[in-house]
Amino acid sequence: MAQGNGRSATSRALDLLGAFDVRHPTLTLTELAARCAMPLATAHRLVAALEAWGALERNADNRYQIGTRLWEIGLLSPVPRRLREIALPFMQDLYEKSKENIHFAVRDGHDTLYVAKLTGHRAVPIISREGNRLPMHSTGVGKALLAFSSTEFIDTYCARPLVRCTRHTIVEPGRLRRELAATRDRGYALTSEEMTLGSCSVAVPVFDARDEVAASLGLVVHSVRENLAKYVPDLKAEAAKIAKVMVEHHCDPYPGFVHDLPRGG
Amino acid sequence: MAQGNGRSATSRALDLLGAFDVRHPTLTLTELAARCAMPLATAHRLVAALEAWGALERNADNRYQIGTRLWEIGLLSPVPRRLREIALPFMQDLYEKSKENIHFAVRDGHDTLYVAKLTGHRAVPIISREGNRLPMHSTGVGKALLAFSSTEFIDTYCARPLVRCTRHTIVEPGRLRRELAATRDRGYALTSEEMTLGSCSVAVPVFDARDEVAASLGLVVHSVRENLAKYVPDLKAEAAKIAKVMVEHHCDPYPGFVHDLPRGG
DNA sequence: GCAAGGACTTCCGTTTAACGGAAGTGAGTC
DNA sequence: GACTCACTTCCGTTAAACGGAAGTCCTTGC
Repeated sequence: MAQGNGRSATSRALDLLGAFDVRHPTLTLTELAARCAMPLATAHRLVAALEAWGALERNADNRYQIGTRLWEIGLLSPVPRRLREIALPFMQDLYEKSKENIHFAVRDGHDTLYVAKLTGHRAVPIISREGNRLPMHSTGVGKALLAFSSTEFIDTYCARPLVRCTRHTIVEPGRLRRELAATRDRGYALTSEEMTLGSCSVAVPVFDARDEVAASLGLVVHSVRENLAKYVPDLKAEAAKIAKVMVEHHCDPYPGFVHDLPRGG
Repeated sequence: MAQGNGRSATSRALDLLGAFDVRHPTLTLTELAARCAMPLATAHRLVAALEAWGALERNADNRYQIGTRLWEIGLLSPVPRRLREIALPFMQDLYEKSKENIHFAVRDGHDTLYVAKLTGHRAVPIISREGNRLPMHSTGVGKALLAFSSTEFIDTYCARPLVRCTRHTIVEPGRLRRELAATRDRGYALTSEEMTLGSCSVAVPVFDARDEVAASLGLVVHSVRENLAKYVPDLKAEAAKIAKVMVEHHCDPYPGFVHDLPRGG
């Protein structure tokens, strides 16, 4: 028939890829069809095409997963690639000094998008992953991005429901605004078990040529550790170096990257 | 009409994604259509669908590039993700000792596929990138993978034309075989300006539970540096630790990952 | 300023390949 | 041996993909 309910074959195939996320890294055919609200036969046919090309793979227990070929293609995406190329060496320097988890993140929509992460054996195991999204109000890098964003953006963000991650997450808009003001005043963001119990973080903004926040650089430690402020000078120094290289390479507000939301500063 | 020349809409859309590679990270619509041998109007329609979903983005000069969303989805691919999770902390330890470029690679088809890379400011700039492919006979990690593969695989590999990367690349099958035998004897692979002039490397294999080579771990330095053998004990120690964790996590021959080629050992 | 060239975009009649309900297969359970 | 559940295949219908051609909008050259 080709009476596909308004959606093109291509967009349906892409929806199947979009059905995968951190919580669902593998899916059965039935789950895929259900998540995309399409008939099993349709999902079956499209999935076969995706598998033939290498976008999906089938593992030992017949579950589908994102294919290695898609990983390879995804790494060609210029935005994360350039940002990573620039940030990673400086993050490496930071890691050597601190031996803690180092994060580099940008804002995408209303989320913190983790672009790069360094970790070692001495660092606390944490949930962040490269390519992952976490809320802006419960993470160090997120708060650093949010606090230095435009007032309009902060207004929009605070007007939306604030997800509670732990009992320490700030979910009251007023308290969040005060927290963001304090962050701006001191020049760096702090969190204390707001994303995960047992973890604290400190982060600084990375500014572009127009002095708008383009990214943020942060570090996560186990909560019982000593004061986080001691990391701020190093974080600021590396953030400044990253900003300098980003400006030199014209990586500023990277057009088309931060979608459908007002930026401005 | 829907008289698409034998290919489904889905596979054509995927072919458009496949048109991008390291040499062509951005393409115009016309280039895309040409590379995929499809009419401009068709490419236009499919590209619009890919862009709407976020698989492609359009940059300032109207060129298409792989979208950030595809990068995010690609990172969900279990094989590279698990391997990276396991290998990176050990690579970090290796980096701290050597301050050189650290690579972790697997074989995919007849290529060396770079799964993880660590680099810093003190390391030599090199062409390898995560998600990239390079030949097996001209790279340290590639030779380590090749030397410890099955004899059938080595036969197949040597029978194919050996690409010359520099004037030092071994392109004679007989010489490559002797080089691989020497690699097996000494237990680690060496290269000397065989991939890039000015760079040398040393690498060791990482074995799985069945004692077949599953991956390799290597390090690249500037060619004027002192002897590479001094890095071997550390490389072997970390490779053994990675192998141990891989076996514990059942990451051995990872079904469906290394495609269409005989493995065995 | 205007024509030519090139790259992208839109239009639209034709037709075939995508659609999905239904029936078939096959592994696992009781 | 009947039941369930997940996946696979079949096949008639038809709407959605196809792509040639015409249109738009740049940029370049004279």
